[in-house]
Amino acid sequence: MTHEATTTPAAAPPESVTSQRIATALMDAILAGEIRPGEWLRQDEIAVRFGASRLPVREALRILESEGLAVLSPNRGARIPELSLREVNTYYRMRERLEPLTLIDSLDHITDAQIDRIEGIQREIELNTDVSRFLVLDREFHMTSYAACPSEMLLATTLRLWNSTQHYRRAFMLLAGNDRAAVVNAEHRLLLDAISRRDPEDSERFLVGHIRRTRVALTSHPEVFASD
Amino acid sequence: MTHEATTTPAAAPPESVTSQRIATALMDAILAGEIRPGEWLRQDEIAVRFGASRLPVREALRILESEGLAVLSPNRGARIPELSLREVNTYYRMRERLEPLTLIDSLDHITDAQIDRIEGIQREIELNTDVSRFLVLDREFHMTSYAACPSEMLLATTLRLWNSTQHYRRAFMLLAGNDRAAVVNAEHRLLLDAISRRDPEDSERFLVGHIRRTRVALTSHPEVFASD
DNA sequence: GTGACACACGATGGATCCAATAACAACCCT
DNA sequence: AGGGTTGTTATTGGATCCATCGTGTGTCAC
Repeated sequence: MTHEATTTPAAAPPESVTSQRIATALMDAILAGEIRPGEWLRQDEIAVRFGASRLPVREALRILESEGLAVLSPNRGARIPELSLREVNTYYRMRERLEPLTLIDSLDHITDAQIDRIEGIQREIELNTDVSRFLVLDREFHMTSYAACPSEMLLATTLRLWNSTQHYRRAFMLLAGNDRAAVVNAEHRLLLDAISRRDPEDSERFLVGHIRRTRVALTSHPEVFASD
Repeated sequence: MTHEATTTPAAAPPESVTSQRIATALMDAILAGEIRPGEWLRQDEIAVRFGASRLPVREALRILESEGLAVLSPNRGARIPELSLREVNTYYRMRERLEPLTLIDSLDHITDAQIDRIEGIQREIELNTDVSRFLVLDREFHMTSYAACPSEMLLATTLRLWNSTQHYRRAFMLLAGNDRAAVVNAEHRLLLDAISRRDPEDSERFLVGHIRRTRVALTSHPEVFASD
C-alpha cells in the first residue's frame, strides 16, 4: 500500500480508533514478551499509560480476547492465559492440520515477488545468530508464505495459533538456544523449494514435518509451561 | 454453597453481566435465523430492545465478533458477514481438518453416558422429519461427541466454524429438503459405532467423509451464498 | 441533465460519573 | 486460638453526555 514496509503481514486495522490502537500496542507488548502469561491487565493502569479513558481499554481487552491473547473473567478482569504443556501441544497439533491448508490456498495466488521475499528472509535467518531476531524472522518467513491465502478467517485462525504460543516459543529458544539451526534451515529450504514449485503435496509434507518436529522439541522442555 | 440451587446452568457463562446476556441473546437470534447475514446491528436499537444502555451492547458486539458471528468496522458499525460459496467451502475444509482432532481428543475422555446420549440423539434424528429440528439435533449429535475434548481453544474454534456456517446450512436444508436423510443417518451410524469403540482412525475417517460430503452437497447450490 | 461540492443527519467512539461485585483484612464469637 | 463473619477497598460494569466520523441529500455550477 504505502512506501513504508509494514511488519505485520495482513492489512493493519486503522489506527485512528483509540481502542484499536491500544489493542495493537498491547498485542505488540505481549508478543514482544514485555507482558507475560499470568499477568493481570488492569484497565485503569493501561488507561493512564495510553492517556485515554478506561472505555477504549475495555474494548481493547475484548479485541485481545478475540485474538486469543487474553481471557476475560466477569468482575475479575483480564489476564494473559498460562498454557500447560498439554495445551501448547494441542495448539501445535491444530497448526499441523490447519497451516497446510493455509499454505495450499496461498500457493494458488502467491506471486514470484513473494517467493523471492521468503527466500530473502531465509537467507537472513541463515546469517542471523540472535534468538529474538530469529523469532521475528521465522514468523515473517511463514506469514509471508501464507500472505496470499484468500480466506481472512483461515489467516486469522492461523495467526491466533501463532500468537497464543509465541511466549513459549521464545522461552524455549532462550533456554535451548538455536543450536538446532541447521535442522530448521534444512526444513525451511525444503519448504521454500516446494513453495517455489507451487507443489501442494510437498509443501504440506515439509510444513507438517517442520511444525511437528518443533512441537516435539518444545514439549521436551516441560519447565517453560504452566503446571497444568 | 447455600441450600438454594444456583440459577445459572453451571456450564453457561454467567448471565449476571449484561453484556454477556445481550451477546448470548443475539447469538441465539443469529443462529435461529432471526437475524440474517448482511443485516446491520445498530447499537441503539439493540440497547432499547434489551433495556440497557449502548455500552454493554458495544461489548456484546465485540463478543459476537470474537465468536465469528459479526464483523465490526470502525465508525461504521457491526454486521453479520455474508459468506461466498468459496468462503463457506474453506470453512468446511477447515472443519475437515480440525474436527477429527477435536473428536480424537474427546475420545480419550468420553464417558459411556455421553455415548448413550449421542445414540439417543441419533435415534431422534431418524424419527424426525422437521428441517429446523434436524439442524438442532445434528448440532447436538456432533457437539456431544466433542464435549469431552479437554482443550477449550480447540472446542471454541470448532464452535466458531459451526456458528459461522449455520445460516447456510439452514438455507441449504430448507431448499434441498432432507431427502438425503438416509445418507446422513448411515454416516452418523458409522461414526457413532467408531466412537463407541473409541477408535480414532475410523472416527476420523467417517467424520471427514461426513463433513466432506456435506460440503460437496452444500456447494452444489450456489444460490444460497453471497455473489463473491 | 449530470456532476461535484457542501451541509445536515444519524450512528458510532470516547470521557466522566456512579453502582455493583470480588478480593482482602480485621474483628468478633465460640 | 481458629473459623466464620462482616466491613473496607480496589477494580470492574453500566449509564449519561459530548465529540467525531460516515452517509445521504440537496443544491449549485457547468
